[in-house]
Amino acid sequence: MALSKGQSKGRYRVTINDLSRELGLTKGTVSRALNGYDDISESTRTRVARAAERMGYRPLAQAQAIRTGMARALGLVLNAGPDNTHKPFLTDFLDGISRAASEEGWSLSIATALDEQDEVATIARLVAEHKVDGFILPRTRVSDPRIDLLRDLEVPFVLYGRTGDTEGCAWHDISGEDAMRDAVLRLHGLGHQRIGFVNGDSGFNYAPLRRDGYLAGLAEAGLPHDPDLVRSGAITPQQGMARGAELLDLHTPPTAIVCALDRAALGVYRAAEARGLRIGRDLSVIAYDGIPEAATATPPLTTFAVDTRAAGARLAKLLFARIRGADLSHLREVVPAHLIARGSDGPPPNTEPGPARNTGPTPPTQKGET
Amino acid sequence: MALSKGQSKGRYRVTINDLSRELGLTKGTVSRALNGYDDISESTRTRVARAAERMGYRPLAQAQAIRTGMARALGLVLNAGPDNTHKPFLTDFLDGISRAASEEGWSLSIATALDEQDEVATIARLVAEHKVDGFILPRTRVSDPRIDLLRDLEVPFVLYGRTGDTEGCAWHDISGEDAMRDAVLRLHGLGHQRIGFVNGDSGFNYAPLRRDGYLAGLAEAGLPHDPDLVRSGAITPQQGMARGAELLDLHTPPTAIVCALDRAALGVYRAAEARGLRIGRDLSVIAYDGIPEAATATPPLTTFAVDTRAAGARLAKLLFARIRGADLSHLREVVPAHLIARGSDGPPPNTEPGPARNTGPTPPTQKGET
DNA sequence: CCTGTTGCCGAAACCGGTTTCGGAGCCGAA
DNA sequence: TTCGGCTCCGAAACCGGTTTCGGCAACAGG
Repeated sequence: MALSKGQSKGRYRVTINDLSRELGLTKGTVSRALNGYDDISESTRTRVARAAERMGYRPLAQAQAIRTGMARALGLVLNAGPDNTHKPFLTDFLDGISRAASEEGWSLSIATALDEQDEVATIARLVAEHKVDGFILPRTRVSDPRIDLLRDLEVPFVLYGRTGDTEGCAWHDISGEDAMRDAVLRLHGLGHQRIGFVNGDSGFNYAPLRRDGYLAGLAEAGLPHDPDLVRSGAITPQQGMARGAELLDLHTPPTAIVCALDRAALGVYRAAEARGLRIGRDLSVIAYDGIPEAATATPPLTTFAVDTRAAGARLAKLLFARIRGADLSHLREVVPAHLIARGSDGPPPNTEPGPARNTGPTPPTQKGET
Repeated sequence: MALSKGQSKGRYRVTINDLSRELGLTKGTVSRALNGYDDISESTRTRVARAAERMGYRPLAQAQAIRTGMARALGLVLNAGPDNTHKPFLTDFLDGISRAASEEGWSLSIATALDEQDEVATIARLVAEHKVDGFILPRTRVSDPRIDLLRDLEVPFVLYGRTGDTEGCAWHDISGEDAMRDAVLRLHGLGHQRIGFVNGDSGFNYAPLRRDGYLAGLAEAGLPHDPDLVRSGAITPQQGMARGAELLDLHTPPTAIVCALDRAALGVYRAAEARGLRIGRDLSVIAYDGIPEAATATPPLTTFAVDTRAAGARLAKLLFARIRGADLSHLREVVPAHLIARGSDGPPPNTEPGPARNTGPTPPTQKGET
């Protein structure tokens, strides 16, 4: 025969048959009692529930799956392409999801893909094999083939991020646009008049949103929009350094730069250092993400942090609701990032150190740092 | 009733009944033909296989599971405790595993735990629920309760790393001890006489091994072992900075420091900078891991890199073999890390730049950097 | 008192596979 | 020719659940 048994005898499982024997009921009755059918008397229901609890009965997910068609598993397809190697918060994200999942007795099944096409193929495979009942889609793009596929297959899914065509979509997202706007306003409040912006990968949905937030901040502050001050495509420190260099080498360079990503900001640090500029004094920087390196950079980076673990937990809960047919309007939420004020922003250099000064090591507004 | 259907009709699955109907055979026969039973004629076997291929038949894993007891899933329990938030290579690792798993039609089920006790409980739960057929255990400790549990439950598992009591254990590991020894020898070859060592968390199995490697290197180089030059417990840059500071503040400080972890080395960088020492000139540093930040540090860090993706793939394959009952002696392997020579090591400062000099940017011995 | 509901549970089919068992054919040997 | 053994497949039980269907008893209404 093909694969030998591997009959790790493990511990004895109590099955629904054990329960029914013990209770003197048929297993059909036990099943209905446990699943809340309304043709079971209240007394029987509690008797069954109590016995199940006492005997430690846990239904076998795959046995239920073959009849109900539900695997009781959440799916997550990670893009393991060359640029995504470094996902700072992946563990937290997974923890948020898996914890919420196991609270409901579900499991988390993950797969990886190397590119967009592979991602779609992997999702299709998981659906065809009935391995999962729904998907969490991270890193949404403005136009996202994964969404098209799942919409077409009528398989439940939730987005970590928003997307272009919102039909049939549930999501949880962090308001990057508000963060960018607040960053601009904060810098303007410190006295900055020329504020640059270094955006991330425009293929992802967050990029135009954050750009809009930056522009909204300019408008609200009454500052002009100078296209020269806006760069994009920086998702690594290297790219951030390049874009930062472009800005700093302008005829009239900005005195502050807002970055859509912490990693890009760390690159801007290097570009500034190479030009003899001290971050927080000669150049202010505010970014977004809250990666650990931001806290230990010199100076520590002021950034809008996102709670990735909480996002994972919320996404799992939204997906459960979606699978159970909840109304989409209740399954769309955008929460704010929270500012961690540190030492990378201050008044512009030409301001004499007098009145409206945001002093050196700004006290943290939110949670403390390491 | 409890949870409504969620009957995402998805695509129609071809079942074994479809196959048997099409072929005019009973489903039992089809099943045996597909699973390589020897009471099926060769002609029938190929006829069935061809039809299965043509019709795109994929057996439903959970249906097989309820009879065979095998879920066709690998389990991975991640420790999401506060110190493990930043796992640089997690995506690669997951990719290696999941790719190898899906090659065999298996899936990867992951769960998280917050501490050691939670880890054990989570594993026990997954076993009790028959969610997975075996485990990959990363970050092995010298004495590891996870191993005790799985050994007791007779559930297959493989270690990423080695452990104290090797009975019943299969593993794949990187030879950190060889790397540390080679680091010492390389530094000695450059002329260093006082070489410090900053180890990681001694609870993990790698720590004593790497320490042994460091000592072996000293012995092989004919250098004395000065206990003052050995520190441990540095797994973050902060801790690395502290341990590095201790070494640099010695009466006769080392001219080179070997670090068990790249992250600790980045802390040593800061300790050196704070004392006006230039890395690669005044102080040489060699570390281990190959995290991305090492390549972009100033100067780029010479380090022994490990291919985490390949490790994940190997571990999955070993686990398959283990589940199928392969002999343990074939399931224990240790592979070398590979040196990426960069700019953080050079001859000791008091050496006049003459003969045996390892010049500035050392040409990479192995793979190139970013 | 008879009848029609209703509440509640047993019986059995079902889901998609795997595995055991038995026997129908065909073969060669006695 | 008969018998034994082997090859190969059908039939049916089985895994652990879910779901449909039908019917018995208790109860209410007329």
